[in-house]
Amino acid sequence: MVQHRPGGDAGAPTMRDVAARAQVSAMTVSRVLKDDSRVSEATRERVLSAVDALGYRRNETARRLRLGGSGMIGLVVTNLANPFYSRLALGVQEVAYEHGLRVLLSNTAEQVDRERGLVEDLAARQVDGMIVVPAGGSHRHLAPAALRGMPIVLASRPPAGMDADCVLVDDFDGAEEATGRLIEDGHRRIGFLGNPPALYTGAERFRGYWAAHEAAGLAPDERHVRRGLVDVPTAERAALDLLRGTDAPTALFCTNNRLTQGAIRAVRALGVPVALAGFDDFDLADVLGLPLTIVSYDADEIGRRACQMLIDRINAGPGTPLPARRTVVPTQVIRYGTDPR
Amino acid sequence: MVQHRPGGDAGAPTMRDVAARAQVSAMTVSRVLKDDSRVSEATRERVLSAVDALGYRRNETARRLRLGGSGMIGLVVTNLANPFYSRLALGVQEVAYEHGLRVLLSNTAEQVDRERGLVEDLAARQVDGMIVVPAGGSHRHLAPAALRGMPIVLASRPPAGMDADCVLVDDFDGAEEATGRLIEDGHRRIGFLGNPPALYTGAERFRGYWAAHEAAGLAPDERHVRRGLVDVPTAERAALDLLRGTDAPTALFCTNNRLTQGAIRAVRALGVPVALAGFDDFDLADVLGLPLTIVSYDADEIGRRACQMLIDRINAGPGTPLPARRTVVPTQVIRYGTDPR
DNA sequence: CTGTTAGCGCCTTCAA
DNA sequence: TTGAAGGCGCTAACAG
Repeated sequence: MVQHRPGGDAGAPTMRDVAARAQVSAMTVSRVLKDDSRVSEATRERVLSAVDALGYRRNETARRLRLGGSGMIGLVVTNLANPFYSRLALGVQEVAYEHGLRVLLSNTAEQVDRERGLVEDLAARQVDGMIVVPAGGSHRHLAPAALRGMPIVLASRPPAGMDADCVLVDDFDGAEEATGRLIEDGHRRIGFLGNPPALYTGAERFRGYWAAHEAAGLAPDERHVRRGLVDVPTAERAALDLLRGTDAPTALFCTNNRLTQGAIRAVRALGVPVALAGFDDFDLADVLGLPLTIVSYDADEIGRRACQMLIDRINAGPGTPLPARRTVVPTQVIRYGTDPR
Repeated sequence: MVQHRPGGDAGAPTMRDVAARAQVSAMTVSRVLKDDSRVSEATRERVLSAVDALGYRRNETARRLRLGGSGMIGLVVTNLANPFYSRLALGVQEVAYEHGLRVLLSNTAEQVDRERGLVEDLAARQVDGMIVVPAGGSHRHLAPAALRGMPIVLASRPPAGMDADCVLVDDFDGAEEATGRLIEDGHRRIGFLGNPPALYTGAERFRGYWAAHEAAGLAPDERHVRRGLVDVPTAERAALDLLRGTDAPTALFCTNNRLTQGAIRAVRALGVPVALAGFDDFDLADVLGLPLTIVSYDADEIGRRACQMLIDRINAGPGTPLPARRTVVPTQVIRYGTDPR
């Protein structure tokens, strides 16, 4: 814990100090700082030079206490080390900054109780609203009731057991299209490396994978499906396992960047000509020299839309219960190394 | 701008409400919430159940106004889209969270005036301190005087024209060692792809590159030095240019991940056996099948150290002007694909 | 155009 | 163990 009382601004001048020096009331100083027009040019200048002389800086904490709110929004992500979420955070930043809002950022490391605590703390800090990438299955602590109507937008995963604004990726479509491409290429045994099905993205992407097969009059071989994978090593092992088995798949579909990486390692290790498809574009995908079908989407855009949606909700005011809105960011399929060297 | 007054907590219960319901004074509620021992068990329980019944949540803004400070630290980075800075941010988060501090994150996009404004705003918001990756050459607006003694730690780039705590990477050593390895491998024409020399990292890494040559009794060929590169395309062009020239280098040293990427593209495009070395490890570096010498370091650790340093400074209090400290995070050289398939 | 009053919600100080 | 008073720094509402 921080022990001493923070003293960076100890003894900092207040509005009264400025007022005294400029020989006006604190109210006048307040007006000048707010660009209130009803101040004579003469006093305005006197005030500003007093501000300058004292190095005065308005105390936002006090101001916000008086006005309500905080001029901040909360952003809670599950894993900032994942480029996906840092890009999302950047998108949120951008829009927030344009609107004069600051971003209070927290990382949950996928721990629901930590998320609960952070959200609670954000509310206590009077954030004007928050954007959350929900960690667990239950989102009850994010419900409007729990937050007393504080505006909230969920990103990347939809609300479960509650109603709220959210911004999603077109998980189903992306998975279906990418899998479809593999089928068009003639693949008939396409393995599936998936994250936990309890996660929305996991379930949707699996649905897409399945639907692509059905649309082609095919059925995936359940033995080629591995779900619940969480990182590169587990994905690599699963991929090795699939590729070494009998009737090994000729292609693999992976539901996220870490799983794709694991699959790449496996394919490289075995030196077999297996086609890979997966979510999330990554640097140097094109120079790997592997046949790679990537489902790409704009992570910044998710952040930007979430933030805009949040601001709309904030501006609507508490009296206007807009129905919950949902927006879906499209995916785009990119093909690399179809002409492998 | 946000138009309506934030109303998430409009009409939220206050301490007085809780007090009334529990039939005690607001002071007693405050004591209970603070775990003050001098409250009888009976009243404590009555208060807590009133808190529960009303869904009361202490208003941190008001609390902080009274106490001073904010329980927040500011973090200002240049580019959150760069994994380096998002990892740094994650490290800061971790330590801050352990100490009950929240992180107010901003992105400057390398714009000094934006940095100035953000820092000013953080100060106005009474942050307990801030960690800044300074964007430009001049850091005068970050000087203790400008911030009235607010604790500040610079990360990744040292203070210029002022004195302040900072956490750096061992840029010189890393560059020297990696370049040295190339020389040991027998390379005598090693090209240099560098970021702007005005940046500290750019200058230091160039020094290291040069020093490695001198240590081996060699001198780099100035014609093989390209500096001021800022992104993948510029680096790629520079690399192509060097590799197509007469007496083309047999190896290239790159000062950061983007430049290394550009070099990789160039090498792949030309299909020439050029060894590459560069700062910043990246995913799949090992499966590229290229001879790659990487200077790696723990970006999270920079964030953790910076945050710890900041907290120390905060705890020291304004009365204790510790001398500015500087800590250097070590680098580690990793070799990939020295046995290319 | 400018000032006075009052209070945002909380906590420190002092008194009971 | 509890409460009353006062004020952190600022600004809305109302004078003048």
